[in-house]
Amino acid sequence: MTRKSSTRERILDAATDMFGLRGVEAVSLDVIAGEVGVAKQTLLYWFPSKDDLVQAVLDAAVLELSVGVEAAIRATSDDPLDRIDAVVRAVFRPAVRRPALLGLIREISRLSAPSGDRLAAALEPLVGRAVGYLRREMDLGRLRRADPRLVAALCYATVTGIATEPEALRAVGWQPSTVELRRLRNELLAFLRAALSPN
Amino acid sequence: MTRKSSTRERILDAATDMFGLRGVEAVSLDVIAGEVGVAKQTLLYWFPSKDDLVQAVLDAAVLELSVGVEAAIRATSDDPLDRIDAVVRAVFRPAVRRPALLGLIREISRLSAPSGDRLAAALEPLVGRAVGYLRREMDLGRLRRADPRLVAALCYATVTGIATEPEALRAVGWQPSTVELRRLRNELLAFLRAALSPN
DNA sequence: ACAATCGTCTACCATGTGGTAGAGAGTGGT
DNA sequence: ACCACTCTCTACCACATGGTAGACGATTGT
Repeated sequence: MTRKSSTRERILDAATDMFGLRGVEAVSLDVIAGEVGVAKQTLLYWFPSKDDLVQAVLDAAVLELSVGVEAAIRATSDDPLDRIDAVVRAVFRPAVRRPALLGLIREISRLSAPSGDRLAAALEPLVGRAVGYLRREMDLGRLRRADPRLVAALCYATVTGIATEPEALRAVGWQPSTVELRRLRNELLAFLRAALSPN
Repeated sequence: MTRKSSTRERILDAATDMFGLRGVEAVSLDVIAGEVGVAKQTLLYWFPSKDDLVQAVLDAAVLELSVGVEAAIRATSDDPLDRIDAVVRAVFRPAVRRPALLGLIREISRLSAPSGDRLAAALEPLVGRAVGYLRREMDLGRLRRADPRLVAALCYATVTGIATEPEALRAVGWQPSTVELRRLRNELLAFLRAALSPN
């Protein structure tokens, strides 16, 4: 079993990276198969069509992200800024290990309706809880008063934008390295903290 | 002359929208030609290859954005938060009229090296000036102290992210309309103001 | 031992892609 | 009248793409 399904896993991994990095339409089954080192037909054996592969990739990505986020939420203190810190770190960690992950999520708007809707549906509970949480904390005066829905969207836009656009960072003279990456994440956290703090 | 080049303009317009919305690789010359109502060869007459068309589209987009931004900078007061306000509005205005514009810029990371480098080079002076400006204002204590390069990237990520991902906004129950759009822009401005204000 | 199933492969195919060749209609200059 | 030029078109082409058909060896249950 473990041996058997490893091909499937490797296909899924390669597809995640390439779809997230270059876009779904820009990546052909042939190049994925080539990357994995397998015939295209093997790929079509595990995923009967490209759409199936895309679905599987999206499902896996959503699962990976949401599991990490849920764990981060449960593990932190009550203070909303600390909690947001933890969530950002939870999103940043897999996104750094695999830059394509958030890029994939960002592909939603390019996908045809069925895939996009399904992805949106998968993320919906996470989003709903986040919005509710933001609203409560605003009511308690522990976050800056604002429209919680739009604040959620703004945080999302900032985090995914910064995590998925290495080119934008290179344009300001940034270069990837462990220490620089930590600096980036810390700047991002400070930015969000300042944007969300009450008063 | 005006009549003659209108075909070229219409091709450029359609290509801008479709490239920005769905991605360069996902849009074929045939569908662009179909959209414009012209034969594919006409398109290849004005732009000898798809790459040429992409280049022209990018050049036009960069020009449109940078002209707007420059004008906004010159027209506002000295206060940095006001100035950032003006820039965001300058970016938001064309982006609303044509949602694909910023999406196009975001395509950089997906383009092959030559196109990407050229786009980066075209944006470089704008970026350099922005970073220098942020640094000076931080030194004057009129902006929150931080790495100006990363702050520039963060602002960029926030603005383009929010302007190019209608799906993310729909996910939080947002729906486009003039009044909602203004609310969105105002929340974005408040968000950035809070993130950048000193102290 | 043997049939069935699984996983991978080679050989094709229909379609869509970017791009070439060149014809033809219109316009303006001489 | 003729030429040169601009603009758009029809007719192709080579190639890559997503997908089908089916052969072949290895495992497995009985």
